[in-house]
Amino acid sequence: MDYNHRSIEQKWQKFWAENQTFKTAESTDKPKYYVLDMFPYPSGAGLHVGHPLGYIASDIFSRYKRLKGFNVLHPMGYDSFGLPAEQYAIQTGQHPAITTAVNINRYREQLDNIGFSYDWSREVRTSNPDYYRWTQWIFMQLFNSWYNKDAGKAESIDTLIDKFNNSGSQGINAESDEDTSVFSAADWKVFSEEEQQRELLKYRLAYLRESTVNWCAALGTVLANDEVINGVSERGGYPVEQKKMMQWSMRITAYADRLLSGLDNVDWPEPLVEMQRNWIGKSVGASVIFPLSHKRGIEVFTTRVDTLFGVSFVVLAPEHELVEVLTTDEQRLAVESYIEKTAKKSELDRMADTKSVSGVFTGSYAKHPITGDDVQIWIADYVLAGYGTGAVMAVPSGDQRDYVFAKHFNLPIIPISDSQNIEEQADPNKNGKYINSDFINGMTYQEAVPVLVAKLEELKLGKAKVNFRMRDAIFGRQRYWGEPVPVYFKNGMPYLIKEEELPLLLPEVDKYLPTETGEPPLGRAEGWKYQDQYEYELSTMPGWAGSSWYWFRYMDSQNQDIFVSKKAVDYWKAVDLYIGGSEHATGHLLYSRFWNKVLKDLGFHQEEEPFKKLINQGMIQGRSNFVYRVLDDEGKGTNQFVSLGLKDQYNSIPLHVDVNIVYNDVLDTDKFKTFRPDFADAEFILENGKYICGTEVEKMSKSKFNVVNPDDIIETYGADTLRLYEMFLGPLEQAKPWNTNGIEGVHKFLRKVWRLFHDAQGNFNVSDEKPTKAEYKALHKIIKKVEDDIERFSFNTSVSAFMICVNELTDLKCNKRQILQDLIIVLESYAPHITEELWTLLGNEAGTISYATYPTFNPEYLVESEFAYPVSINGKMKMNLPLALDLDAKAVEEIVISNADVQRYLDSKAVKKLIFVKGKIINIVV
RNA sequence: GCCUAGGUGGUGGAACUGGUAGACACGCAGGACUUAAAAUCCUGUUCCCGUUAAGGGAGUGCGGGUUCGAUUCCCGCCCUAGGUACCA
Repeated sequence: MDYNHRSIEQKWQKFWAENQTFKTAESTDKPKYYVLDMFPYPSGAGLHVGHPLGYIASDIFSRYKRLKGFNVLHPMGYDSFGLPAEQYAIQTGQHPAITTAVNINRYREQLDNIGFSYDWSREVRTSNPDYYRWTQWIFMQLFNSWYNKDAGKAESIDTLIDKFNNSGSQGINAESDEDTSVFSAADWKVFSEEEQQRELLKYRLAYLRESTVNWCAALGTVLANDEVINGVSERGGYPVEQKKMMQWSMRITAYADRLLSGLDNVDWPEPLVEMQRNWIGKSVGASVIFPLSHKRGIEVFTTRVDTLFGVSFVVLAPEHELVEVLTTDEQRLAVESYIEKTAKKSELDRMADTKSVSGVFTGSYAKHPITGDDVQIWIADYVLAGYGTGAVMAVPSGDQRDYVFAKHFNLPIIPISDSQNIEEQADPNKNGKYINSDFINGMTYQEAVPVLVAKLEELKLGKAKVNFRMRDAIFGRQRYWGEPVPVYFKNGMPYLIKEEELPLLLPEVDKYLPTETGEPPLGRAEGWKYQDQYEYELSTMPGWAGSSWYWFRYMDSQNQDIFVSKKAVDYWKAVDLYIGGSEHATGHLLYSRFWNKVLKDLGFHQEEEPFKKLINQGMIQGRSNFVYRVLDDEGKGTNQFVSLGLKDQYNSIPLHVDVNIVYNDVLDTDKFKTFRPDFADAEFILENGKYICGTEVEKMSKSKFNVVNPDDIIETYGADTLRLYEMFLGPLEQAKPWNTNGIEGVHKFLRKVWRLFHDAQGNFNVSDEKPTKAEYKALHKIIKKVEDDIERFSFNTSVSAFMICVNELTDLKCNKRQILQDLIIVLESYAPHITEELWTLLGNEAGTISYATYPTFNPEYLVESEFAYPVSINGKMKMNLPLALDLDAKAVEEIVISNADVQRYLDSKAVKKLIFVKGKIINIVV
């Protein structure tokens, strides 16, 4: 019988499902290993061949770990709340839950076709009430917590209330809003309920506050910073404006330091770690106050407090709160027109236009904090309201932007270091000794900073300060298809509903659009009131809510009492290996770490970081094919198409052609005629009898006719071939175009594996004879190679090694059971269907190969390894025979192997000759 | 501008701590089997010189350096991809 992938794959997929082969239980006699994929949003388009890349890699790793004796948790689910289903609902009126269910079924079908070893009994769907009740429950924990800086962790809000009751606001060291009140314990006790709640809200980790948000009118919702790219929405590319609104936010800034330091303890790709570091944006510096004659001074943040004596002016952002009071009557007209002008500039323009210098003098002066000299106060839009204090001290000699500004407006440029060269541009170097700098003259950078900070602290005009770029995360979305926030309002203050009232179900609405009065879609739900009288929160949670804790739910997905039991989380702890795309670097991966830390602080688990090791699979791009339509004299398309190599001899235009009717860039001309009606009578100008298509790498999309559906590949070549080929395509982490050319080679390999077990007539034929040395050598090479490759996630090289191994065994005509059985165990993780089939043909019990024992590598079978221990030559040099050895070239001529042991060893192996390459022994011929 | 990764045949890519560069696969060329095709198998395939051959030379983006020896390490430059940006 020939290798028939269709029947084999269907048979085993059915078997695995019926027998729950991959159902995972907690086990005490095996070590645990948790392999997680980033779960997909089930879109209507289904999977293309790019999507499963990471899933295949994680499945290989999971299966390998099982063979290595680990109890592996490898689950899958769906991130099923989201915008596309809602927009589809707006257009068609169909409930998003229905669309979502249809899409999920389609995804499941496609995933099953690939033969993954997921434990589907643990599946989660974020839009399922059984799931989102716990998302809501976690929101409650955040609402009921505050960050105690003294303890360095989040605590229950009750501990804060106790402190207020005992000693008022005194001695509270918390992450909070900036406008917290100062009060005594007695004050607190006489506060009204509403006043108390208002105050507590300023401390909660999930809080409601008026804040400037990214408002996207086209989507009718606010967006988080990471959902806004270059001033337009990430989804849809609609314009985004800044707007003040009451909004739910998450106090992620409380965790800025821990989010930063935690990055040192995870095994993540360096670019991703860098992205998170940049996003958090820690700057160590000082805050300095420039006093004003009779008001509170201007506070600025600087990372170069040492340049304080080089300050020649102060610049405020146009939105700065002091602009109004600082503008003198003479300057008022100029200032107002400048502010108006910058307000008109969109975020995009402001970013694009970084060349031109603009600004305006307020007419007012501040005092230099140390010298007391007058310092001009300017307004300019190069200072951002949203970063630091929205004001900067300008040091033209040390900062290029300040330099350009000073030159443009003819402001003084004061050199402050004897090593500065400021003829052409600012010079920020820290190497010299200070000049023009009062009491730090002659000091170095290291000496000056502490002296200055101490002086500023003494004057109460500054202190060392750490500033973060990261802002709190906006949490509310004015959308329908998301988790309802489990909150109702009484006297304008938010209160949680009771835990036993969870889940707060998403109410039915007649339409999925905002209401006429501009309320979110939930405002349409009729009679939707808490206890029939209190207004519920009408916004829903953002897309990232459900995905910020889902790895916990897989550990204990059926638990009705808690989001994850102590027992389950103590066993599974954290994700050992997480595979997914790098597009989640500053969204999902940051929020997940944040929630993980909060839940740890509140005592629900022990792990500071949720994802120990992380791999970004590279994106698979599309590879488009083109035909070239010949144009007539008037430039109109004819029915003639010219092959790639001859196109320069004609006037032609390229047209996308469906990649599924092109093989190795040769067009199937018959299929082309049915591709589009107007191609029915197409004529071809061929080269060497073939029509060759052009190619280009582009994003995979329907409009470019370059989408390849995994189902089609599986139908033609099988899931095992698809799995091997996706790995064979190149390094996992590298972006690469999909190209079906070459898949034949991988398929051919599987047929060769099949033939090792069968004779020329196709009958199963395996021998129980003892294998030869050469056969053992071929086997043990692959045992070692695959083990090494998988441990370092180099799956592509394993596939090549398998091919070499099978070619060797074929040449040796090896059909020995002892060899072949171990071979298919090694191959199981890559090609589970064919190996399962061969495993049972060998007489083993069905379903057990996945839990077989990975064969032990024995170096004795590798000739090389017989030499693989260090020896010395001439009594001093170490070498690993027969590999290279380190020795002085001049000595090579007179090489004597003086070490008697080595000489004896070489003699005993009947060494015929030592191969020298340019003075080095690089190999030994036995 | 800054950060990160990378640059190897016609193509995808190997070469794990410096040690015979181009494994493996695709493609291409030639051949075997076949009435023919498919399938399968064999041979060749970095480039240049050399009639085949023997043989020689060059070669891992470019220019230098360290080394007996560099795709690998160091310095300078060019290019590509991803990220980020008046962040004070």
